[in-house]
Amino acid sequence: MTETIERPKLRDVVADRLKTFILEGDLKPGDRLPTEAELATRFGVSRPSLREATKSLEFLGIVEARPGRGLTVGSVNMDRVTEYLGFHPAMHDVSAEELIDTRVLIETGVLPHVARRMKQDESLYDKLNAINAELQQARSLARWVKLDIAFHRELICASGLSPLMAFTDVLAVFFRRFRESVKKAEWSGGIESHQRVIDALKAGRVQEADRELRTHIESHRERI
Amino acid sequence: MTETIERPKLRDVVADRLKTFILEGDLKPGDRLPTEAELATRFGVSRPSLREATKSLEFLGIVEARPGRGLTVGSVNMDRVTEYLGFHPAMHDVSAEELIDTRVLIETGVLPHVARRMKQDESLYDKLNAINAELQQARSLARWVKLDIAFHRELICASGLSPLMAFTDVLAVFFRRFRESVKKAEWSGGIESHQRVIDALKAGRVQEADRELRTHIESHRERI
DNA sequence: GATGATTAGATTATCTGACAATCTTACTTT
DNA sequence: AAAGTAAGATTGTCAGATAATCTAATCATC
Repeated sequence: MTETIERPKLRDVVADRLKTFILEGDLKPGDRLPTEAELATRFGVSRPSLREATKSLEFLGIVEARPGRGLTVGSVNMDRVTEYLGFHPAMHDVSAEELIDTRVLIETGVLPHVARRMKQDESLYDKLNAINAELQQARSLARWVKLDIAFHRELICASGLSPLMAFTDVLAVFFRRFRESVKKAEWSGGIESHQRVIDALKAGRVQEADRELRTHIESHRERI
Repeated sequence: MTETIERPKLRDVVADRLKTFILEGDLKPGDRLPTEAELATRFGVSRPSLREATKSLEFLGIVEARPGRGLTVGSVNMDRVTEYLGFHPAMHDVSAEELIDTRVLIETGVLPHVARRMKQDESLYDKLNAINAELQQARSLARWVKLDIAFHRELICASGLSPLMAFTDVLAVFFRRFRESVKKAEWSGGIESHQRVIDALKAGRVQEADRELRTHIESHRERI
């Protein structure tokens, strides 16, 4: 039995040491770190190896690097992680049913928040309205799909719940194939549906918007 | 106003192209990728630059690399993400309000699905019950946090909407700090709350479960 | 003396090239 | 035919060099 001992990758060791370095120094976002060269000699590795470690951390926003300035402790934003969420084990082989149900859940769940914020900010309605107006003039399927995604994205955005934004983008990738199966005749129905949703929201009739949006999204169910 | 145009980092572009390469090729975990050298020439960058991109992705588990074998597709390693995002002081960037609202939205939105599936599958209730029973015997805060996360995760899982699972895992990382501020005296209240939720679900009283879960999650709001 | 422009230094970004470590595969030998 | 072996392929790591960019000090001008 040849125990294939997983030789610890150099950059993983470096990443871990850098983590403890930040922890033990009690460093806060914005604090400066030693330069790449100094860290490399301190950890006893070459600069490329050190860079592979720092770049991994930078990918998550844990550290930031700017030329001429050096390395600093960064601010984490979850966008980076959620952007690559499509590679989560749970995302493999997602059925169409699940996708539709998930979208209904999120988009209808967002409606009360949107309605509440709309009362204080007129521009939210205007934005959605503008997209829908453009949608009416769409001639190609590609443009229609693009604008339709933009509309629903803006709807989530209007809720102010930023974590959902990134997630929706992931979902959109998987959902695209359904949109592309939409026939031209069905466009107008979708646009009218959009309009009823945002008008109901503006008037504060959340339940009505909920019903309308639900049937709108679920109309995809027939096409599979 | 000095327009600091963020010049897109080369490795970020490469990472993104690699992501779309995997997505468009519909590659599954375990599938082989081209070699580093080939990818480098294909993307028009040097090998070190390409490596900084692949190593960033490898850090998340999205790709795996082994000498002599090459690059293969992986899936997101949540433990790794938790380990490095969980410690970071900059987690406070995502507002607590948004996190709580998002969790309420998703977990309450899931309840009708859970109730429906529970009717056809008793084991869903049993699983949740088992976790809650363990929760009662938790002695350390660390164990309590772990089990509490497991409970809410299982709740989402019971809905059968796997896309939400992926998202919840990420959210859990950011929510951890709230759980860790829970006092021991409050454990029991949480456990009873869990129990009322799943009992209501089993009985098909979705609205009651909704109310209960909503106040349960929103109880975190006071602690900030 | 204060202010603005310029320049020098520091630091990361990227590349070229090389060698070591390790796994896969095909070949050779029994 | 099976097992051991060697060659090839691929990632891991390193050294060194140049470009791009930011910071800070210096200098000229008013």
